[in-house]
Amino acid sequence: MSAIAKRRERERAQRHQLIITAARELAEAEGWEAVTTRRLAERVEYSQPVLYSHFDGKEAILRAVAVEGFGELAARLRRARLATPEPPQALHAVCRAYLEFATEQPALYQAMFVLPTDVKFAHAETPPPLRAAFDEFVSCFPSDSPRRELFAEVTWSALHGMAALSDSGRIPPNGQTERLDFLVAQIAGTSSGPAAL
Amino acid sequence: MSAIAKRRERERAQRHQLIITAARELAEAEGWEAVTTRRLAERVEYSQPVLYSHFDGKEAILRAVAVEGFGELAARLRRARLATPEPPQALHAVCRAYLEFATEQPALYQAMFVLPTDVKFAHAETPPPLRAAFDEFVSCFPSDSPRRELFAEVTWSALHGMAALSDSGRIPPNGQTERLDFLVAQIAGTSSGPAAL
DNA sequence: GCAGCATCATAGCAATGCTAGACATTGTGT
DNA sequence: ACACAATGTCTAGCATTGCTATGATGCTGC
Repeated sequence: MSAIAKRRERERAQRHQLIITAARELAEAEGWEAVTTRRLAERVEYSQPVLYSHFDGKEAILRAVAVEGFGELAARLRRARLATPEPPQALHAVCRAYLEFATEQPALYQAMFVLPTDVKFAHAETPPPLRAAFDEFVSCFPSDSPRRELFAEVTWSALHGMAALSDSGRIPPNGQTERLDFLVAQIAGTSSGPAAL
Repeated sequence: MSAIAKRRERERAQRHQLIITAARELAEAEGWEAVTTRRLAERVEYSQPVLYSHFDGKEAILRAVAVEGFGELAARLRRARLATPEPPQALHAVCRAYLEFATEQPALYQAMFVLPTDVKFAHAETPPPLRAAFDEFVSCFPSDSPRRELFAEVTWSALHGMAALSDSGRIPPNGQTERLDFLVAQIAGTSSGPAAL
């Protein structure tokens, strides 16, 4: 490949990322309903068709934003878990990190977990960052338990419920920490469950 | 008011309900993105402007569908709770009823809890059926506990997470009953929580 | 039976996602 | 160095969306 072709590819990749970032920022600033192809094109200082040379449509842009978010979420959960090696506190830290992520970047969180998507979860073509994020929850439970995945699913579901209902104004956003504390206490602390965590 | 005026009001109320039902059925059959004002108008065999003489816009129709759903959900949860008087089983029954409601009528559930809405939750102008549904969860916990509302919030959040993630294909729909069993076991069965439920 | 009014539909607006074609600008071969 | 090809970009437009102003229709009340 010639040098100029490489340069063009670089520029193209840059623009690709620029579009994703612009969509994300615009959504975070004014909500996803404000992210139209025209406004997005104006923001990246190109015309609309350029968007379609990079993505298969608005849906695909959304997917790209979501996948980027999966990577960041996985990294964040991992950091939280490794920073607190004691298992019970680790679970608590990971859950808190999850909720912080959701509240600090609500639009990104919506793209990942609320808006309709074609991204495959728990599937062969699942984006690795997504699987990695989920595995952080799994890692909070004893490795000898055959029901680790179940525990992780329920924990994740509960957190998602809290995040989603809070963000959409369906439960008061204030009580989040109390709810979090209660949740992990219940998940971590009973003999019928992941005992002696 | 004259008799004919009464008749017209009756017809008007009928049409009002007809629109709500049509929107709900159409959404249940093809998803909310297929519910356009034109298709809805065609389905009720009126022209579009008629919709706007009944509702302030598409959003308002959605709200009406959601409120109708709140009533049905509250009734369903109530039946489930009263059918099983023992407290621990009652919680389990109510939670199962909630998940069944969500899976049997996914579009209705979305209108109530996923789609953006202006409906006020935990507020003065909260629709009574919604408050009633939430109270069914509260009633599953001992009346002397000052943290009943917290327990109910977390339980509801967890259930919503399971329902939402399952419906959008983000967790496999199969394990729902196992997740449900685990969840209520954890919520109901620890000394740090609603002990001896 | 006729004036007046409420009711409804036709037609149209701005904005949306998306695409076809013209237009440059850039790179290539002689 | 110059004409030609190819790549990339924009202008203009289509169909569809939510919503509304205007005009036709039919019923009500005198």
